[in-house]
Amino acid sequence: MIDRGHLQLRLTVDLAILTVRDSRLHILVIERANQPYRGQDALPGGFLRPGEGLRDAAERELAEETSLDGKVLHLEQLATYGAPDRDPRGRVVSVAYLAIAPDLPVPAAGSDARSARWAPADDIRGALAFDHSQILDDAVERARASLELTTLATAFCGHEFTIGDLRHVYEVVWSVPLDPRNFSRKVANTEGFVQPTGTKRLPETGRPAALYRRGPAHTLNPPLLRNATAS
Amino acid sequence: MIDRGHLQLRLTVDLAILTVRDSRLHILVIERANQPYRGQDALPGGFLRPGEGLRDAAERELAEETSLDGKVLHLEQLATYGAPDRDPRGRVVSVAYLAIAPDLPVPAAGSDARSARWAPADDIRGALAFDHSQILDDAVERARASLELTTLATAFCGHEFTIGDLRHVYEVVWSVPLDPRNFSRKVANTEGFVQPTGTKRLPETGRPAALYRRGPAHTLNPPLLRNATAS
DNA sequence: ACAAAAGTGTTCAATTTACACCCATGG
DNA sequence: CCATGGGTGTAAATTGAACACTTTTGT
Repeated sequence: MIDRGHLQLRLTVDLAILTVRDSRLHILVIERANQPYRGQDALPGGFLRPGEGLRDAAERELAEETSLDGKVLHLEQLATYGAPDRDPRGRVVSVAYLAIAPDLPVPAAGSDARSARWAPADDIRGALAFDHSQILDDAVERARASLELTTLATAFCGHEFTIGDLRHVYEVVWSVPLDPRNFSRKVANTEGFVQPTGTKRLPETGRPAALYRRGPAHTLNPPLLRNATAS
Repeated sequence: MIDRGHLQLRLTVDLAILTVRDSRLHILVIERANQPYRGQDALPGGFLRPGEGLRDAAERELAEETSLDGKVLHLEQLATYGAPDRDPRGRVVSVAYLAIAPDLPVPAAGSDARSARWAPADDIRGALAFDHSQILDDAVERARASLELTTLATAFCGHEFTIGDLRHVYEVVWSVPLDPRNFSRKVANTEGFVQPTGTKRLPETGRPAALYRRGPAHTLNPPLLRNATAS
């Protein structure tokens, strides 16, 4: 029963790891060390192993190919890509995961990683190996949409952040300016979005801002909608 | 390079086909003719073939296992399920697709289909083979969420439908009553949601309702939100 | 005339937006 | 005391919810 001649294939798990750096949305890319697409940038990823679940594989790649396993605050399945000719090595289907990391003081070139680096998402669009540019586009769109309906934005911040930090994430990912005053209130009035820590952070200049942690809520009720006049 | 000993596996494409019948959300299930889970209900699906894309496979299954290939008005990838032990026959990863069909006058037991039938989603929850109950839950939640943000609801209606038909889809999928008068206006004021055909349909009793076709828009702007008091 | 479903107008409340204004800190 | 970012108050505009009422058909 097990070998009825159906198509056997290999499966990779690829990671679209997003962060906000220098007021731009960045994605983690690695330079490919082997053929195909040698020397070109690609998303980190690797083959699924026996006995391993999909999410397990994503977490393993996060640890192996980047040094981000402890830092990533969000990991969700994005989509699966299976065009017959997407990989010149043969039939390879890829399950892509979307990961969100806070802005890291040190670029993420990690232990094992050949040469991991953060690339601005806008700059690298269309320049990735395989169909990874498509995955990047889908990841960015998913992140944009999720900011409206979920507390995903907190994953872009560290464990502690100010309302200004959180607003900055929205502004960068959506590429729109937001009113700081109205944004504060909206966040504060959304049950479970953030929790005050009681501490404050001093900016280089200006009044200290209260620090918050992510709250227990996952979905935003009411949602925080992008300006409807666009689109 | 092609046989470096990575895990080889088989991939199925499974379909969660939803429709609204008798004021309840239904899903198409088939009774399994073979082991494992012989005699139990499962989602239609099958193995990916060489040279075939994922969506191609979904469309093929739609034609082979159901007789719905021309009737389904929406098909999108849902998620991928790959727990190591999800299929007793060996390592099988499943890419699930969500399909939406209008209410069909004839139950969809089709040509090839062993015994396809519509089952109320609520009744069949938890009773499906493999991890298909999980897929069903995810499909229903995706459909519910998509009604808010996209024109998905039109796919539940035929090519021509009344505003009342459309409202009925929302009411059944969300399990909430909606005000017919406010709903009409909201739909009419949402650019590209529906287009009037100029014709009318006579109900058994009452004033004839104008017929509409789905409009060009895919995303709803502004969104049509479920009552926020729930959740 | 009546029942039933479609659709319009109107009112009141809730939310969003814009922006004046005050607060707390470093230089 | 000034610059800078954090945060509150408030009035106007917009949107949403509720519902009285009119329209159009079959019986």
